[in-house]
Amino acid sequence: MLSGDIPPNQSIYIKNLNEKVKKEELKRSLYCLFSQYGRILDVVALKTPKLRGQAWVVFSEVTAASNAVRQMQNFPFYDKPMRVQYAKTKSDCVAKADGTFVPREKKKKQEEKAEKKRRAEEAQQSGNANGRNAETNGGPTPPFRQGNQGAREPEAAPNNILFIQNLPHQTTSMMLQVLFQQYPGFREVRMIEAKPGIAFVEFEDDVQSSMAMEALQGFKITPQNPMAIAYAKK
DNA sequence: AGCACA
Repeated sequence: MLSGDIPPNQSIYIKNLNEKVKKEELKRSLYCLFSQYGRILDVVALKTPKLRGQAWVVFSEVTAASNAVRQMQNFPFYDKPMRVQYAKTKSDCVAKADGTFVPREKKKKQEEKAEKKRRAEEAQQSGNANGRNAETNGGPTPPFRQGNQGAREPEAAPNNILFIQNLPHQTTSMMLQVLFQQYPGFREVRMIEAKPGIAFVEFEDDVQSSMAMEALQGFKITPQNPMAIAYAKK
């Protein structure tokens, strides 16, 4: 078996990641990329010397993880082919959910201090960056219509260039590239520094741009940001 | 290459 002798796990382990990408962006991009396979419970990435260049994506279902392991093998992600395997152990967030979680004790004293502090603040709301809300991002959702309802733009004619709106301001062109390059004919992403929240994505022709638009319409980079994709005006 | 949960 190509994936080695690691048994299936709802968590996947990804390595050969580009170490220059900042942790938060990395997690967000992984979330974007892998949420097409199913609900994601957590994304873990650390930049410690031992752990940089690696990440874990925790799915709610083993089948989602299996598809991700098979289909995302060697996917060019920030210019490096990712290596995807099942994780070797159960993720903490899963153990917490099924009641088997036992805090580990192997750590040094300084780390324990941080942990007890965290414990003290446990009274507050749960949910992490990508976690709970992932269920609203099981896949692309219907076209996004909101905001300036009264003055709706007429639908632009098909174009090989797409116009993307409603992006979170932290979105980078690399993040969009990760998403759009999965579709044939992808050429490039263009963003404008002075105009956060929007982007242009170019394909070779308007059939290919249409396929990508169809696939990613309403895609949520964050739960509050379903993408609104239209053809760019000529 | 490197399997953790700041």
